[in-house]
Amino acid sequence: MSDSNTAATEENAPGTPRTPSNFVRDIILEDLRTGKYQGRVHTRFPPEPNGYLHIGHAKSICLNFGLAAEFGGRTNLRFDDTNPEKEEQEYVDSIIDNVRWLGFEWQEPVCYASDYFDQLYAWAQQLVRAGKAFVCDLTADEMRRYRGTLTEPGKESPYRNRSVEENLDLLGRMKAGEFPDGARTLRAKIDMASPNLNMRDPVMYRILHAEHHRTGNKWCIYAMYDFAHGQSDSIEGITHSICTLEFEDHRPLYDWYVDQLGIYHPQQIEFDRLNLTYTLLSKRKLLQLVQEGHVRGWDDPRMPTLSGIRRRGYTPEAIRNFCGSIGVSKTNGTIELGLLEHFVREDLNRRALRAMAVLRPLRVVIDNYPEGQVEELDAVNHPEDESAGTRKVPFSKVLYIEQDDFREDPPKQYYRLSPGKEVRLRWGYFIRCTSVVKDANGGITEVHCTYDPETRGGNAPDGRKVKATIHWVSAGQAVDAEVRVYETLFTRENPNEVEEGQDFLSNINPASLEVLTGCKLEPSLRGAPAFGYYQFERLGYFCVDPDSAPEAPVFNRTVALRDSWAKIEKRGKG
RNA sequence: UCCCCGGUCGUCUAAUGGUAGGACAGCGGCCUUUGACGCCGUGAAUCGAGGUUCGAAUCCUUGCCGGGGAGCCA
Repeated sequence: MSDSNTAATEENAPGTPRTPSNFVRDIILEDLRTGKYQGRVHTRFPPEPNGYLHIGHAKSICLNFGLAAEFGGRTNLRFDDTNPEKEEQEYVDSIIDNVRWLGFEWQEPVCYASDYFDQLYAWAQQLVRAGKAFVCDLTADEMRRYRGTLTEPGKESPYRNRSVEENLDLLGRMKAGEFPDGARTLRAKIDMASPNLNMRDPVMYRILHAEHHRTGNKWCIYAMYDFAHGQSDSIEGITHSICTLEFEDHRPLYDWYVDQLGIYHPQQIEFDRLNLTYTLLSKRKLLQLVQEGHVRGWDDPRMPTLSGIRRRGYTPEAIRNFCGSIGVSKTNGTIELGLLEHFVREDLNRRALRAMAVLRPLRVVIDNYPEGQVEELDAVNHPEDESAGTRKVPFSKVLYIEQDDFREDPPKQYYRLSPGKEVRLRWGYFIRCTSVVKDANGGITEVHCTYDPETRGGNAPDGRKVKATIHWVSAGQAVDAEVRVYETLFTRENPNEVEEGQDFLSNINPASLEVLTGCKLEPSLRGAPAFGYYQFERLGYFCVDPDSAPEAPVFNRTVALRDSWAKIEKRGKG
């Protein structure tokens, strides 16, 4: 609907952020143009409270809330709580929390399919009276056999032609709790020969003597998803009911129920679910990882749950930017994890204050620096944001540097510290390595250097250059910390691709969590708040884990910085 | 075998009968008190075969490939 070529050109200009269109948005645009819903746009995000939300849900949340917001519409948060056996209040709470954290506001109040149980029941009676539904006594097993197969039509249930009176009576008694679980069902009377299995007299209600997290023991029959979802949309005046591709085959049934009931008819639109490399986005499998202890919980920073990636240090903005960039279509694709990491780096680069931390310390003694002297040097907090100011970092005779930043026998192109070579200590002095101290096994325990007092702050008055600037922490003032370094939870791009006889658990990455203790932080990091994020210079983005104690900080590595040296080195090794 | 939905650079996506474009990833370079960031450059695609058309990624036919579907789950 862009009004000119100019607009299109501007939108496509490199570097200009834009919300690309997509086919769902196009449908809404068209409906707005034709006045199909009198200009209304009302979407909904309908999770089942049977697990924690994950990054895949974030895509749906951003789509639903984003589209409504763009057109001045509303979005409901509705729990699809029609199966009390799997649903819990804990999940409701976490979902509400996660959606809010992501930065979206729903139309109050929070909705629940269970709010509509009475209405749904009345509608069921209406279909019975219309001769469109019947009580069936077939067992689950029998029903499966009667259903037919993908290639052969099914057979009609022997109970299909009960009278309206008998059906009404039986339905009432089902509701009254007269029958055990599974004894009977209420079924829609559609077409046992339909090529769409969902239309072969689908179950509307099943008997389930289970306590519901909201309605308690009021009900012992529960509507199936298909008999609840479309009507819930209808009740709420939803215009565009956006769901994932696997519900495509259910759309005819969705339409059938609202049409037979003669109620307001929203339109269901299906899009492709998010898949991410090295990541599992199946609630069932995520639950298994938690229950079997393969991870430390739903919010383990290795989990793709919103709670997990939040704890990992991802920001809502990064996730929203990612969701906005991946597009919406109907192709089954898999996004590379690297794209998500790109967006978190982009956001964190902009906002994270810089600090120095040494993860794998190597002691450095500066032989010509006065014993016992400590000076305070100025360090810039953010190289691209002057308003972030500066801080003081202590400097003294004994420091720690990263083990990776010293090589006794430096390979080609290695710029960092090695015997006889000079480097700059970030915001400090130039130092030159004079000797190496080793233990009995030949392991390097300490490096001795001299410093050039003229280079305070990092510049040489004589104009000489160094190839590298490395980070460091003064030993006497360092804060000890635990740092948790994460790799992907799975070793394969597709964790579901397994050897014969194995399951996805065989693809778990044994190195997905590395706990580093005795890491050395610059003192300004003392007392950093939980979830606070920083860039540890030259290493990556890190955030404070809630496991932290006042004198025992714990950091999570959110994502490493891009590392072109690692690439060069890897290439060299072939 | 039956029904539904898909197939555009390595990956995701745009082009809605009229120049196949962008992002990420890759590669090369510049810059640099982060081997970061940034900047510049570069390679890289319409599943196949027919047809309609002045013109096809787009429309038609057909084949191939991929995904989903036989819960009293959602």
